[in-house]
Amino acid sequence: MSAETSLVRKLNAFITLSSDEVQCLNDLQSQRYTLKPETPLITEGQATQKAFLLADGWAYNYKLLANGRRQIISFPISGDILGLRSALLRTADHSAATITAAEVSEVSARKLRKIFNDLPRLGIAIFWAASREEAMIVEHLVDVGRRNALERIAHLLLELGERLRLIGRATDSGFACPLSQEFLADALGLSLVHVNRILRQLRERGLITFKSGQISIHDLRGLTNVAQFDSSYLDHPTEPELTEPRKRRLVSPMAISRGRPS
Amino acid sequence: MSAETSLVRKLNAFITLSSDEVQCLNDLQSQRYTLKPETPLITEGQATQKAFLLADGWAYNYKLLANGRRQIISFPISGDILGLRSALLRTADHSAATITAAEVSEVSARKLRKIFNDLPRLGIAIFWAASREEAMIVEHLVDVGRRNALERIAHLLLELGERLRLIGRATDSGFACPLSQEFLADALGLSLVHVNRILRQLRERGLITFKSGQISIHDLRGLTNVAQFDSSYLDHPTEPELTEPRKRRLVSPMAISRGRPS
DNA sequence: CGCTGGTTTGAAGGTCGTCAAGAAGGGTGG
DNA sequence: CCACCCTTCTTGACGACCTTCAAACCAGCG
Repeated sequence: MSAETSLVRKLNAFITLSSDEVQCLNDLQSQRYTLKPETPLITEGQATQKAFLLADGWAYNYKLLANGRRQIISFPISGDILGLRSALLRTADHSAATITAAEVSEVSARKLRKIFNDLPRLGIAIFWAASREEAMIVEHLVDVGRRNALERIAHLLLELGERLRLIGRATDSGFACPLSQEFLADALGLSLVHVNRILRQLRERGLITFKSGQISIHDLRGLTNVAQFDSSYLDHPTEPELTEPRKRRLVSPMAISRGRPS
Repeated sequence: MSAETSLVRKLNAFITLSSDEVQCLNDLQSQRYTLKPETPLITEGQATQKAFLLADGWAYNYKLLANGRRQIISFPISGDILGLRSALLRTADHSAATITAAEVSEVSARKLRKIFNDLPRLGIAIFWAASREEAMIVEHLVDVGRRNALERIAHLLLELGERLRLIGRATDSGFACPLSQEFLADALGLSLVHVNRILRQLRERGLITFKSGQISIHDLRGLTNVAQFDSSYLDHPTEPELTEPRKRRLVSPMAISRGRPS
């Protein structure tokens, strides 16, 4: 699983890249370096003006509040672009750091502009990747705003699984996951303690187990059901179904209860 | 307050547009039409492949869950672009509709691609606008994930005020706000009833009153304090301060309590 | 072998949701 | 002009989900 393949393959899912464009992406990743776990990449408020291509490893985007609370925005993995949003803003709107050891290369805002200028098709592909990331953040917002803890955790794990599956690092039966329960908590707007309790519940229901960095999925169907997971927001090519538009219930029947969907 | 000025002025805050580029933006908005309140613009799952320029009025982006719950993603206002993200994805990842009567013009994905091709600088400016919108969604995620109801509502109102101020529709003492309490609830991940209670609390504290579509801000300083509002994520040009990076408290002192910060 | 970071579990309490019902506004028609 | 209806707002009571506090447990490691 070479690094360029990850990014190139991802963008190829949007448009077939020309050899020039592939060349450009490879050039961008020619100067890679390896980072230790928990290495800061971006700091909120600073004017770094650059993005990172994550060739290997896990990272996280986050924001800190004045009172010390933390909200994790997303978990970039191999093949993802990191800090694209902040590169264009005057000052970074969020922070980022590695989780595991990671292999990255830098892309300055200047170089980004050059790509948009010289290879507009590639520019659009990058825009697509950014839109896809935004769609993930939006789904994350739905998670935190309108799903209970059980649904939230199930949903996050399914999304991670789906994304990892695309780069060959997950199967339907599980994947390696370096996240501590505190990471999950800060991503999902929950407390560490509650995450732990819900993980137990998922285990007791025979859906998954999460032990020593390994997520094992025992009942994918059941898990998908709990989370009401629908991966179409990830915009993967192999999704033929156009679903019916949902309808909003105006009066609120008991079924809408936030309680566990039995 | 003509419509083109809104969008042109906004993008001009990023780079000074050439006459060609301004011309292009004006062309995009030459075919406008007026929509009634609550008119659907985008439907999740459909392959509309187009975006809308909102020349006047309020709209909202949202997602519905299978059980009828609704999460509002953002509130586009005059000068904002709507559905840019979905235009590039194969199928729309969210829905959108007007709130008030609104004046809009359409931009097909094809036309978008053409802009990126012919006027790359304008393409980057649009990318910047999309990044700015994403930054707002990220802050929204922080709201819902790590702020209590009081902070959440205060923060949303301050953001709306700041954005409206930029287009001359708000002052430090208030603005016209067409949102019902149900809209606020669905945006903030709260129940209608709780929003009502918190609004009362904000009133009783002498911070704001919200009556007949008008937000009156009585104590901007106090409100900003409650919300810990820092507008730099909006990337407005007039923000000189580079703040110190925040630090995370590793042990959790009482001060971190989610309760009201007294 | 003690230390450290992560996990697990219990008990108590608070924020927020649900249910229910009444009040307040705005528009329409008699 | 007033009765009527609708939507939106408002308030109370009760309970549930989730947080906080506290402490024990476990694994890896110097």
